[in-house]
This record gives sequence, C-alpha cells and structure tokens, in this order.
Amino acid sequence: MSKNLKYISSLLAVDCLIFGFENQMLKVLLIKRKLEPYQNEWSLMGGFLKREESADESASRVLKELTGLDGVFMEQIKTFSKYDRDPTERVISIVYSSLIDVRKFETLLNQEYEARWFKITEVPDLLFDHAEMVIAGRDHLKKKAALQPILFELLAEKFTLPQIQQLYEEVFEANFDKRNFSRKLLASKLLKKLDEKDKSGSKKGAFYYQLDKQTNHYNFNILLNLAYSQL
Amino acid sequence: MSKNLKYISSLLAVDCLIFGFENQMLKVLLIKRKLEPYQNEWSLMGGFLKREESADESASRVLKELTGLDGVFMEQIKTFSKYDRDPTERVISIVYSSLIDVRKFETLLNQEYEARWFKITEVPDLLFDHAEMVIAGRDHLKKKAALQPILFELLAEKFTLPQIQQLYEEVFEANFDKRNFSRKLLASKLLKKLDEKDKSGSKKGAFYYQLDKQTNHYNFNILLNLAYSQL
DNA sequence: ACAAAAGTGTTGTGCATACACCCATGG
DNA sequence: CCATGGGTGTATGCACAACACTTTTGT
Repeated sequence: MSKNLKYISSLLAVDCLIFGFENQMLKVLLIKRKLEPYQNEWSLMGGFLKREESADESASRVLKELTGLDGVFMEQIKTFSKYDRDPTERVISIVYSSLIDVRKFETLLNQEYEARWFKITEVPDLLFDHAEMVIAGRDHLKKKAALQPILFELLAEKFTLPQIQQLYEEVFEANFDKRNFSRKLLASKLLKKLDEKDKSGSKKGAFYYQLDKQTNHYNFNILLNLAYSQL
Repeated sequence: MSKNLKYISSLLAVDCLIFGFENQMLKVLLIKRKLEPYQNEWSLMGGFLKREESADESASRVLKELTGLDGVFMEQIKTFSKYDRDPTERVISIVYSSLIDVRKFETLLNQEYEARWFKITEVPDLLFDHAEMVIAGRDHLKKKAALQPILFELLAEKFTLPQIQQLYEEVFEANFDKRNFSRKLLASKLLKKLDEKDKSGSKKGAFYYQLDKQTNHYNFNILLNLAYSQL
C-alpha cells in the first residue's frame, strides 16, 4: 500500500496545550525557539513521534522532556491535518491538552527554547495553525470541566474555596454567587476541609480544602448547570 | 527533519463510523472485504489520505466513494496511533463519526466490499482496533446528543414523536416517560407539527414533525438532564 | 367491540437562584 | 477600630419526575 503514490505518508507530531492557573488567571504555557528555523515564533510545545511510540506516549514524553513533569493529566483533543499546515513538509499534528499545577513547573529543560505563561485571552500570534489548537483546547476544557471535576488538576494539593471559584469563573468566563457555588461544590462530597487556613489572600484567612480521595460516588453533575448555558 | 530516522513517518488513514437508525434500533454500517488481504474481516469504512487532502476532506471523500452520500454530518472523534495497530506497516487512523438516514443509503459502490448494518450492541469482531473505535464513537455520540440536537440526522425528513423518543432511548440506553419527553422536546421549539400522520406504526397514527429551520434560538439544554446521569 | 398505540394534564418536590449580613483578623 | 475578604441561611419559583386515562381507528 505504501508503494502507492496516490497515498501519502507524513511525519507525525504531537503538540501539547498546557493549562495553568496563576494569579487568579487561566494561562497557557508557550515556547519560543531561539534559533532558526522559526526563530522567535511562539508555539505550543511539540515534538515528533518516534518509531514505536503511540501519540499518547509521545505526548507524555514530550511534556516530560521539556518540563520534567510526569504523570500529568493529558487528553487527546484533535488532529490537525491540512496538507500545507507546515509549509516545509507534510506533518500532521495530534493535539493534547494537559492541566498542570504551575508551581510544579520550574524551568524548561531544553535550552533551545524559551518558555512563558500567557493569559489565555492574551495569546500572541502563533506558529502554523497553533492558534486554532488553542481555541479547540479551550473549548474542550470548558466542556470537560462542566461534566467532570478536573480543574483541581490546576491547583495545588491544598486550595481554598475562593481560589477554586475564581478558577471556575475564569474557565467559564462567568461570575458565580459564592454562596451558591460553595453549597454546590461541597454537596458534591469531593472535598475535605482542613483545619489550616490560607492567610495570604485576606486577614481572616480562608480554609484549605483537599480532594477527598475516598469519594468515588461523587455527584458532580452538580456543577453542570453552572456552566451549561455555555457549552 | 524527515531525514532524521529517530522520527517516523506513517500512512494516514481515516475510518468512518456510520450510525443509522432502522427498525427502532441504533445501528452501525460495517463492511467486509471479499478478497485478500483481510478477507472476510469486518471493519469500519476507511481509506487513505491523498496528497493534498486534509483528514476532513478525506473522510468525506471516502464516505462519498463508498456510499454515494454527500453533505453528511461528520465529526472527527479521535486518532488511533499505536505503532503496531496495523501489523503490516505503520498507519495511523483518524476516526470520524457520521450520522446518516438509512433510507438514503442504498448500496455500496465499491464491489470489493460487502456492507451490512449491525445493531450497535451486536457488532461482530472487527479488524485491528476498530472495536475501540466503535466504543469511542458511541460514547461521543451520547455526549454530543445530550448537548445538541443532532439525532435528527438519523431520521427521515419527517418523523413522529414516538420515533424520535425510541431513538433517544436507544442512544442513551434508557427509557423516558413519553409525556415528559414530548413536553420537553416541544418546548425546545425545534419542531414543527405537520398535518400528516404516519399510520404505519399504529391504527390511530402518529403526527409527523419536521425540524423547524427558522429556529436558531432554540433551548436545547432542555434535553440535557434527560441524559446527563450518563455522561 | 376490542386491541394497540397516540396523545395529553396535574401535582409534589427538590434544586437553582437571588439576595444581605456577620465574622475574623491585620494593620 | 476599621477595612478587607471569608463565610453562611432563607425564601421563591421553576423544572423535573411521577403518575393514568382518553382518543383513534383497523380489524
């Protein structure tokens, strides 16, 4: 089949959309090549598939090689395959979305690139079709977060209710009533209240919560209607 | 970059999951090769990407070439990329899901294959990883159908309330109360009642409805909670 | 006249929303 | 003591779920 010139073979790339939550803002991690080709162009973190690698494996490897992070929540979003998306040669890209705790990312391991967090609403011009990828990933995040409690992946182990509310407000571009929000979230039985307080945000301090790992029978549809006007 | 042997290039395939609704049952269209290789193995309808084709274009073309159908609802689902998924050579497959009106599909245009509709719960053993694709597609259909009124794509132009309720029951593997179901569905303002009746299913006959194309401001979250216990 | 499927209305309940005040603390 | 942000309770309305009977017509 491969001999048949009617059909084409292509390099396989993965690109990783990396979300983080920092200073109450939803951000994405972008990189910029310091050298040619594509010097100074911002793009998603990416790489090519190796010989015996699946895209899932490749995406995890790329993330690990660049950030040192392991065991991160990742999900395949969409494959981009326009024949001229990379003008130099045919490459299709399988895009992944991952959610990381920004505090765990320290520095890029690969010196050929520079990395920076961008507010999701202030993403610069990007290489190739990477801007579309950001849109697709963001859209996917909304849908996913409405149906499942994944946004905790963006927070530290311990977090406060005001923090997580701000996160939801960022993701859904909406404001929620704090009384209703906390009532619903706590009703999901997902959280365990700690004795400790975070005093950094206010004088009174806000109690820390943790994901309660016991809870497998959670009611999470609970957060759906917060959000579904926007799906 | 392509010279670098660390990275691999691969054939690009699309596979189409084709859903239909026939005799009150949700079905998928599968094909079987009559000749070697893979003689008599059931599989999804697929094909390879051509030189200047995107995956979207390729999927539409494949569908058209095999069924003659055009302008069908199609959506990219997921890309399958395990290196040995096709044991003869590396091929990655971008899977699409499409919804067609079974009455519009008459016969396979390509004589190398035989085609048959299978009840979704009675899919036979399939080639390579195609069984996983069916699962992914079905799952996707549920989520999509809960949020958007797409199941109409599976019905004829005119359809009755009992018909569409059976369709929803099939897709969500649940039973709905017909009074509540019709109230909700009609509240969405998506449907226009016709004067005509379908007498095939009962002596009394059921009124036909049609999608009302005017309605762009529909309330479709209306059908969400029918379904979201299952997403 | 009867069987078989279509169609229709009411009620209770729980959930989402809207809304305002007190609390704790650091400065 | 006061400014700042954290935390909590209640009342209202709406939407969902549960439920049973009447209508039509072909045989």
